Parts: sequence; C-alpha cells; structure tokens
Amino acid sequence: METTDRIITVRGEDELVARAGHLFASVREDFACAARDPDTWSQPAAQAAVRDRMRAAGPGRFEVRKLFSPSALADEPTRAHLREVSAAGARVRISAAPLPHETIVIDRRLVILAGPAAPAGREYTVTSSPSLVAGVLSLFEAAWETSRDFTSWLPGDLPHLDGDARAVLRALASGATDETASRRLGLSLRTYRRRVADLMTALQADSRFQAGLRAADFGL
Amino acid sequence: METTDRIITVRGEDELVARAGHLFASVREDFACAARDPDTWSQPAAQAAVRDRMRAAGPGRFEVRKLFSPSALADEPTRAHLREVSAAGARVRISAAPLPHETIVIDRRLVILAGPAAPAGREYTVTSSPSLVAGVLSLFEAAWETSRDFTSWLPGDLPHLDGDARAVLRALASGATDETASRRLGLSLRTYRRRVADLMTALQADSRFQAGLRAADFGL
DNA sequence: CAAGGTCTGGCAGCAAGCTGCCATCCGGCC
DNA sequence: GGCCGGATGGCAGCTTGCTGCCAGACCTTG
Repeated sequence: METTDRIITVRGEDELVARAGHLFASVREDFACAARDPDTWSQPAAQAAVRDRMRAAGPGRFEVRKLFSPSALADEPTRAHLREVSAAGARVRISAAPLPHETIVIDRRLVILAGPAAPAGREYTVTSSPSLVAGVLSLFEAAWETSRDFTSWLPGDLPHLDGDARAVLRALASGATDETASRRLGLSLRTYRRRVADLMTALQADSRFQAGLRAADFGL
Repeated sequence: METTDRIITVRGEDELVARAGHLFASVREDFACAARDPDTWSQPAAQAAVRDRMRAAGPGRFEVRKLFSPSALADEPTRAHLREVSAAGARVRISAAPLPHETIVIDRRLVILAGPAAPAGREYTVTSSPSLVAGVLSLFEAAWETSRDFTSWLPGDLPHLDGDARAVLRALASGATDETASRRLGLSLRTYRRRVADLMTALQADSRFQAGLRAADFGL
C-alpha cells in the first residue's frame, strides 16, 4: 500500500491566516509550540483564539505548552511576557538549544512549521499527515522533557560569579578538602572558606551538597 | 504564493526499501537518527550503506548522529551495539525522554518518519519538503543538544539507586542538616549518614559538593 | 535451637566545615 | 601624615559530618 498526503506551504502571515487561520480557532485540548522567542510569533489573532479557548475549557482540560530558546530571557519585556503567558495557565519551558524554526502542534493532529524570516515573507508549512504529526510531536516531547521551566532560569545567579568564584567552584568540584584546595589556590584556609560561604550565599544553598546541585544547574 | 509538496507514505520495511532504499545509499555528509532503541530499526541494508559511506568519506567529513531513549541501555547486547556503532565513528546520545517514533534526517534535506509497529507493517513517511525538513531538524537539534553521550550513562550509577536512596537524595537536596533529615526520614543519625556515605560511594564522589554535582548530572 | 548473615542504632572520637573576633595589610582620600 | 573601608589571615571555639566499634534485632540456613 502506498498513499500520498498533501502538505500546504504558504508565504507570509497574511496568507497563513487566510488559509489556516480557522485551524487555530479549532484548537480543542492541546497546543504545543516551539520557537526561538515569543517575538517570532506575533499573530495576535491566533494568540487571542488560544487564550479564549484556554479560559473556556478551564484548567486541566486544555494544555498549552511553549518551548523557547534561552534568548527568550534576554530582555525584560520578553520575560514579562513569559510570566504573563504562564499566569494564564500555559506551561513555559526553556530549551538549552536554539530553536531556529517555529513549530506548532495542535491537538496532536496538525503541525505548522515556520521557516526563517525572509524578505518575501516567512514560509509556513501546514500538514495533518498522521505519521508526520506523530514524528514531530515525538521530537517535540523529547525536547520538552529535557528542558526546564523558565522560572528556574530566571534567578540569574550565574552572571555574578567572577573568575575567582569559578576557581573556588572548580576546587570544590574536584572533591579536594578545604585545606588542599586553599593551598592550591594560594589562599589561607580562612579566606578559602569565606569564598565558599560567599558562593553558597550567591547560590542560595544551605549545604554544600545543595550548592553542588545548583552549580550543576547553572552549568558548572 | 501557495505550493503543495508531496509526501510519500509506505507500509512495511520491504516497501520502504523498494521505494526509498536508494535514498540511503545517497547519503553524502550527514545522517541523523532518533529512535527508541537500535532494535526498532533493523534494516541491515541501510545500516551497511551508511557504514560504507562513513568509511569512504573518512573521519570528520561524514557525520552520523544517533539519539536513543534510555531503554537502549536496558540490556547488554544493545549496549554492545551502541559501543560498536560509536567505535565506527557515529556519535551516540541518550535522551531522557522516550522517542516512540523513529526519525531519520539525511543530509539536512530528506526526512523519514516511522510510526509505531503495526500488524500490517510499520508506516513510513518520506518527504523532502524544505520547511518540513528544517522544522524536524530544528527539533532534532534541540533534543540532541539537551542529551548526553551514551557513555556518560553507562557507569550505571543511576539504576542502583533504590527508593531509599532517592529519599536521601531529596533530603540532601533540600539543604537540611543530617539531624533534621534523619528525623524526617525516621532514621537514626548514624544510619542516615551511612546512607549518605553509600550514596557518595555509588556516585564516586569525594565530597558532598561533588556528590551534588554528580546527582544533578544524573538527573536528580 | 544454633550459627551465620545483614541491617540497624548508640557511642566515641576524629576530621572537616563554619564563623566571630581581632590584628594586619593595602589601597584611596582628606 | 592620619583616617577609613575593604580584603586578608590567624586563632579559637563551635557545629556538622564521618567512621570504627560494638551490641542488638531480624532473617535465613543448617
């Protein structure tokens, strides 16, 4: 047996809305979206449609998931937007890897893919081919599961760590005792421990174990 | 502008080989593959084709990436297969999330998606639509980047952690002191510390900080 | 029942970590 | 010069973590 499915490619948001706008309004229970940052998908009409649906269905019955690149945390307005979306009931996560191409999966049965921005307008591809949708969704789930909630990225402890703190971090990571580490760094035991205490304060950790966890979270 | 691309759906491996077998032989520089485990993709002919191409192109010029679910590490024969593939020059990573649907991307221009096994034979979808390929590849990259090399899963520290050890881990992660934690878990101080010591041995950590790092590496 | 094993908890002692206090040193600044 | 704030290091004392040793509880095996 062999069958052929059709996939539709349109150029520009206007055309997408004209051609597939009704699909957004048809969302029933699941809306999954992966993109570099919220700005790449302005589409106010579609956003409103999804939001309405979310309110109408009530919590738990309608699931909205949004996956972004770390660049979505770059500026405050975008962060505020994420908080807003999150407060509205959507789950927002950040993937460590870039997501150059926008992907939307609706109700596990429809996929919309967006290419990079182009002068003639962005290219959008829409398909409902079951195996394509299943394959894309499978990869989306994999990327989703290995990403973390955007709130866990926000505290922003990492930038405050200077080279000195990094050295202490490395010493701690090596598993050396304070005495060994302090000698290696050319510090007195007292000062080294002061540094460790400072580091733990910065990491908001109550124990060294917890500090290790946090440090790993922030990428060692 | 609106265009329609064709995607081809076939049922069963035989039909896939007949219809798209030549595509495997056409691999030039990049072969990316995501699957639950190596067994789901037997296809000896295709594997051989890729292997030949890998040898012919030489190292660095031809990239093979394979992404599997943790279930690929479940039994020793499969692990041995991973080591073999890895030794042949392919990069093998394990994603924390399940990958129920097989995905293959060839030379960043061709996508093959496989559905779940079915009595009538598995369904395969082949497409070369640029935006579809780009979208799938984008998600693949995201899943790939957030996954780790399979060798880092092999030491097998994770499986040895029973529910008891998990509880200790959580207590440590909470930042509580040993006394608080032991009371919370209904253990004596002595036993709790024994558990912590066992955990650190299992994690091959010399300090609690290091144990925290390792624990985070293995996914808390 | 006895003998052996494993798991547990208490005790003790040591090692490691944590911190307050103070003396010191090294800038900048009036 | 004198003064000051900040960083450093030594000291002391406390808390916490770590482990060896032994005793008891429990289970399995003979």
